[in-house]
Amino acid sequence: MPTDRVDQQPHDEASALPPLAERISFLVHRVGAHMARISNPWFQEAGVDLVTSRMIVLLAERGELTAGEIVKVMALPQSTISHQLKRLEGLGYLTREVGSEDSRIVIARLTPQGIEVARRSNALSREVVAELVSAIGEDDLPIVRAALKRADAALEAMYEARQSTAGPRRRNARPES
Amino acid sequence: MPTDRVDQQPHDEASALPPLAERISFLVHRVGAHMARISNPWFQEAGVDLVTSRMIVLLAERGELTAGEIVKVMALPQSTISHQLKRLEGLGYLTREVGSEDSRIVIARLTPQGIEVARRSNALSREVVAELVSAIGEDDLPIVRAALKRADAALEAMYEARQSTAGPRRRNARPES
DNA sequence: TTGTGAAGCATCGAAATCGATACATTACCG
DNA sequence: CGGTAATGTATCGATTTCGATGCTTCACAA
Repeated sequence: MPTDRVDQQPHDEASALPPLAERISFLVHRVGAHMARISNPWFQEAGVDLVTSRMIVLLAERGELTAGEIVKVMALPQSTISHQLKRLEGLGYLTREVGSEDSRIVIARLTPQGIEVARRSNALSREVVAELVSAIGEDDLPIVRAALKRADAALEAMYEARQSTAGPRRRNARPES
Repeated sequence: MPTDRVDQQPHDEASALPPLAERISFLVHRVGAHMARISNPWFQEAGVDLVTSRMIVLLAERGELTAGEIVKVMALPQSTISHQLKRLEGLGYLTREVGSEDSRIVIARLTPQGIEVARRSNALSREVVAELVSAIGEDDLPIVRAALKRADAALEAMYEARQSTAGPRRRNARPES
């Protein structure tokens, strides 16, 4: 007999919670974990992984991007993106140039080697996306894509709402005198 | 003018690849990243994060699980799960017991404190899932859930297929004499 | 113009993650 | 029975990630 169930119908709370394996949140986790497991060995020789390959593909599409713009698109911590940009520069896949108008910003741009990595990344992405599309099916694909976009926007808003509330201490404030 | 496009219609390859932000794979990444950003500060005081909270919720549902079973469900590297189980035991959230029939296996079971963490994890999960459900909409929800399950299964199969091919060197083989 | 705060990125230290491999136990097969 | 492979976890070393904080540059008001 299992120890205790913590997921059963709440007495008078807002909504029931399905078991973990049925939750959209957990399914997203599983799909993401599979993508990482499939991609990382593939990219290993190039010195990139799933996250950095996405940064490179992004740069290949957009031409040039500031570090902050990459942070927004990737939705990862700024320090993580900063580290990876430096690393990818060291690998020769991109250049970092200080902005001429505003010298605080850093503009990233792919090198020819970086463009080649983007090509190879998209080759694997094609395989993965093909699996996803065939599993989801042509009929449901637009529904799922649109639903994920709405979910993305909703969680982004939820994140930003939590940033403002409950921790509004300013970033660079000295101890209040 | 952007440097070069690497994602345009391939000449005679299998399928076109939408821009990064339109790919199911990338949307899954974004949703997962948002969940991590929202959850991790919330759990900080309890010493858990999004991944470990899922392990705990899983144990709360199933009662007891071997390390290997947790690895299968979480789809993360075995070494990662092993580390986290040891850490969670140190935090007093679960116990690890060596199997009596087969003394290779380790059986994890939540302590009362672990059950309490599961409860609090599900409280946050309820909020996140509520956002997701309202963003996806009641109508599309079953479609999306089923589609993600099929995607999960397809990528799991893709991963396992790549494990067998192209690297079938046995794990514990001594240099072949 | 001169502060004063904000914006943008880099860096720091602690911790988590990963792949590879070691270790211990069980299964199988002659 | 013995030995070889397979199974299940733990551990190792290198790298990555994260949150917090530092540093530089810009915006803007008095």
